[in-house]
Amino acid sequence: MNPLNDIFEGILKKNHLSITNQRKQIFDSITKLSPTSTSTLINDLTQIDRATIYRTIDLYIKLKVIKKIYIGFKYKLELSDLFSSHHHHFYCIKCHQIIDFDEPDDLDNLINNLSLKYSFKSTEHRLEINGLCQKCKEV
Amino acid sequence: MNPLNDIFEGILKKNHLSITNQRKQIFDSITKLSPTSTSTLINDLTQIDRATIYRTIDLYIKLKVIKKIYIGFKYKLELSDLFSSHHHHFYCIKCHQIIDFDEPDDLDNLINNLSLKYSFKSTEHRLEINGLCQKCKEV
DNA sequence: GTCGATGCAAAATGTTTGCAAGACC
DNA sequence: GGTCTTGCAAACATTTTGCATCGAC
Repeated sequence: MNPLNDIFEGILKKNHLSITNQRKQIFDSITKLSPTSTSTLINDLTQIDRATIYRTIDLYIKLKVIKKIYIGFKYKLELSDLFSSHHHHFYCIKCHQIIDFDEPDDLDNLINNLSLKYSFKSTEHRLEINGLCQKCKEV
Repeated sequence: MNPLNDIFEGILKKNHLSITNQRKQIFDSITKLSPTSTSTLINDLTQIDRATIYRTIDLYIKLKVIKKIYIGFKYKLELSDLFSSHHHHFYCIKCHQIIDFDEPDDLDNLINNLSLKYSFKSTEHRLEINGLCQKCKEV
């Protein structure tokens, strides 16, 4: 019924991994709270042992169900591009709000040019912008 | 004699902070190893207490002597733009090499366009690219 | 029933704090 | 000499591990 859940369970099945209650609950929490942190998950899912939460997060990162992003001065966890469109983050240094923005059209060109200039092959990139959001910049 | 040291000591003086041996050694280590990690500093500077290293790193970040960057899956510490030109990082996922690249000319425009579109004011940004370096992509 | 996943407990690692002693200006 | 800085020790937080038990398939 839920398309995100279908993708998620499909990934587990494809890798011959069990669909357990704990794994479902952790996935659901990340979906609801994304982006969130490990400690938030530990605090919210008190019925699940922390060791399980750490192990599951590692697993999800390996399976590319989620990814780590760097916002402000902390890591957060969010669903991978398999579940939502490729985007980046603006972080308001005053109110700590996070605004997602779509991949800019010209970023691809920019990275291609860099790849040529520096002879590397890009497989992944992150653009993180900090500053003041609309409300905070007016004050 | 050393221009980086002059800038560094100038910042401490301007803020009425002592220029201690520990602070000099920690600054020197970061300069040599940049980008480096807290644990590397703790292991290298065995004569300095870890508490001092943590406190000094916090201080340097507040003073904008250094900044935290996010490479691969870890934080690293490197000298701020006061000591070297504004740049970003390419990280080779195979050999773990880090290649610095200068701020691309068109990135500024790209961020200005985003600022208009999303009504935020950017004060800082990071572009991190992962992939394969010249050598590793050939294999 | 089998094998992988979880919980528990403990250890390892990383970070912060209070306070007395020491170093800088 | 006064004040800021450091070291030490302990506390606190975060993450990892081994192993016995439990649950998914």
